[in-house]
Amino acid sequence: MLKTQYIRDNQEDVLRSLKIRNWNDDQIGVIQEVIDTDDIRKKTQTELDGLLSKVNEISKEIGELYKKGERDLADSKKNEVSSIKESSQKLTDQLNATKDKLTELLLTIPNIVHPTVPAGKLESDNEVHQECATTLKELDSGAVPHWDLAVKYDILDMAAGAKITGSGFPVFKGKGAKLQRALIGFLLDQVSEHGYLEIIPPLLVNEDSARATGQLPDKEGQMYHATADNLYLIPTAEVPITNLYRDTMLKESDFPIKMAGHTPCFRREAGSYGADVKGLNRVHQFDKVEVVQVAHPDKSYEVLDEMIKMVGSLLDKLELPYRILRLCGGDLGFTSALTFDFEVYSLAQKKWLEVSSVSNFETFQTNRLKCRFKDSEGKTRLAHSLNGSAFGLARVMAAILENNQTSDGIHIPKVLIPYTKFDIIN
RNA sequence: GGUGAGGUGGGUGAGUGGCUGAAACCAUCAGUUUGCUAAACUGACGUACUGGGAAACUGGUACCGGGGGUUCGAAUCCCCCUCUCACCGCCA
Repeated sequence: MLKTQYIRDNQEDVLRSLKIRNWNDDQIGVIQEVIDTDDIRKKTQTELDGLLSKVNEISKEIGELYKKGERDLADSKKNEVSSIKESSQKLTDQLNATKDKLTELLLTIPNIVHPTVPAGKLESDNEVHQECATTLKELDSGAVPHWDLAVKYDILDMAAGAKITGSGFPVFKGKGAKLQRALIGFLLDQVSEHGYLEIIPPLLVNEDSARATGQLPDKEGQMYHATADNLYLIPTAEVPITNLYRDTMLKESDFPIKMAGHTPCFRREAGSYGADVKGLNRVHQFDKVEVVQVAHPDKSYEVLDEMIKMVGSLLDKLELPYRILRLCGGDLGFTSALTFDFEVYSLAQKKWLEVSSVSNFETFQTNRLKCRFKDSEGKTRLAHSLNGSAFGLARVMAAILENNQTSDGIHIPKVLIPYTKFDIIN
């Protein structure tokens, strides 16, 4: 959530930003509405504070008068206060209503976009930030997509998952399950080496947490909701891990804060249909290793670069061909200022699969989180938050299975063999 | 699920209606002094909103888990919720 003061001070940036996000003039009107509402809020608050100040003052006098025994005078003062209270009550109600309205408006406003975010509406408008560095090899003529490999080698059973739960809940079996576990182990070891603190967080979060990282109210319908206890199944480890820093006051020396965790992720994916949802391409439950950083605001873009480098190096180690996209305004998430997507090329499906998204949220999350620090001058400032996936494992699995298939079987990438303890699925 | 005890500033913790935005201690920062690593002393030290001021600064309001109530006045009294801890029960 943006601060009202920020919007007031940086109106032009905000408007430009919303245009990059393809808001029309009508929608952009919300900015003026915010400012008008805030004007009312300020005016009301000032007025109310004046009344309350008077009440406090008179109350003190009454105390003194009672001590001196001047009861009559005290009682008349009481009446005076009572009449002030009537009008102050009205103002309080008015102020609260105005504040609520302001918050409601602010919640509809997405993050400011970074100056380098390209204009555009569709995925196809995303800018290629880094082309695929490896030449794509050719698969044998009998190569098939992973959903066929799944059946051939009996490593993944989508139908069984559909029976137990519903479509989009994969069941991994045998070497498929082991490969998944190997990936988790490998990735956690790798990010630990890069200095990330390993975390195993809860898989359900409360409303406050979902709100603080921006899933609520923006993505209400996309999360599984356990209504009996009003808890949400996490759509990403970003939610519980970033929330570790909700309501915190940090010191400058605490930075950089680097955390990583593996969790299953649950997404309703309401409204997704078509070829994209086949096999592991889009599922309701998948495993992911997520990295999160809470950074000094002056350093957050360096941190973003560092995260991109790390994610790229991991894909190199897994021998997967990938490219990096800079998301355009239309594809950029509500809470993000700048996002880079990593896409791995599936040789069998002949398409790019998104396996990682690395973003800088600047202060958008930390404002809601109230994650602040004291800078060297002793001033309180909001920290920046960033995160990236390394990786969404469903699609990485798909790509590994598909790209490494030969007539002998599926070869396991070298780095994973110590984890799988086998080198081929056949 | 039941019973009991609690949630106070960065931390520990005092505080049962006005003198408390909040003692004391610790931590942190600045300074003084003795001076190798260290100690002693002095001072500063919450957050948010808001008025005035170019600024330094200064006035006001709110906040002692959250919400509501009683009262001229509430951290302090009452109600509801929530979280933590302990014990019991139930269960993986």
